[in-house]
Amino acid sequence: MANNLAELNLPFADADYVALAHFRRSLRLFLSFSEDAARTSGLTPKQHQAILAIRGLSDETGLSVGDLARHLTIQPHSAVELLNRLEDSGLINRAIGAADRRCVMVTLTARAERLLQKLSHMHVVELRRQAPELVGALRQLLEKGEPR
Amino acid sequence: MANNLAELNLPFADADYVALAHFRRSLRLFLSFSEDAARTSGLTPKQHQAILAIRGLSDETGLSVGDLARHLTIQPHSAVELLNRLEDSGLINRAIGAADRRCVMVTLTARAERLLQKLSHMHVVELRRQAPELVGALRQLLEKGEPR
DNA sequence: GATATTATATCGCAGTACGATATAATATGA
DNA sequence: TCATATTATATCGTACTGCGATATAATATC
Repeated sequence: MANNLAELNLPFADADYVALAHFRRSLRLFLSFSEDAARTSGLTPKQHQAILAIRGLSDETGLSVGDLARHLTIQPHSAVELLNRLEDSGLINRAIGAADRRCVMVTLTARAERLLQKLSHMHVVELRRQAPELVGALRQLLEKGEPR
Repeated sequence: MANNLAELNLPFADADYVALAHFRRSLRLFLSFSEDAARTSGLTPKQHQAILAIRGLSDETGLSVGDLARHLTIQPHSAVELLNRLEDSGLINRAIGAADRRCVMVTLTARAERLLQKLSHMHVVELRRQAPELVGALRQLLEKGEPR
């Protein structure tokens, strides 16, 4: 009854682990670049991702804490803690929701907007550079054992 | 003299932030899957990445602490701490290097090998599912403002 | 054989995210 | 209407991560 997935394609060969490690390294190199870029701007990596999400997903009233949590795939109370640190650093503002007063709507400060603009440009430039390697590593990994 | 990159393509339009946020969400969804899979196997996400690297990069003597750190793009002393927790959990063994006794060579225990095999299979299956979305989001982001 | 370099390790710290729990606002049902 | 359930945000304690600063041991260099 239990579908033992482990026996369909296994065991992995050495080359499969190499391909998987290589793909994860490509991902890691992009994420490392991103983390360094954020830190150089005085942000932690997660603060950068939160600011990007707020900028990309807000409507005119801002973004709710819960919507941010869902976008970042973290628990609501983890988003609260991230926002506490962002507020302490003067990067976001909170406001009680006009329609539903349970909701807290978050908006970016001008300083956050400036930092995000610079970081976003750097990321697009770097992604243009790294994308071929990343997509290549992914193809390499998936082309073996393609389902018929 | 300083090449002011910030003024070549800026300011970003709303749509550019949306595209960047969408690409990061695709990445995040894969990483979330990976983190959950690791935790369900009783590993932390970084422990899983370390084990994959050891499996993928070792020669017959194992992998040195420094090589692991370089692969994961973390500092050597951060790799040491990660390996301490892995050793405490019975997932790796350390041995003094035969050629250079400064080096500590790391190998996987049988239990780590079993966990990695299961996780690796799950990851290939999931990547096959998520790859189109991920590559699509990346193309969407990069196709605007392509350098002539 | 003194000194520099390389490799690993330890300590204190901050950020992250979790589980458990709490509080406030809104929705639902008798 | 009013008790109860649900939703949204927040707080507390804990573990993992990775950094800077620093230490120790082994090897290389002069």
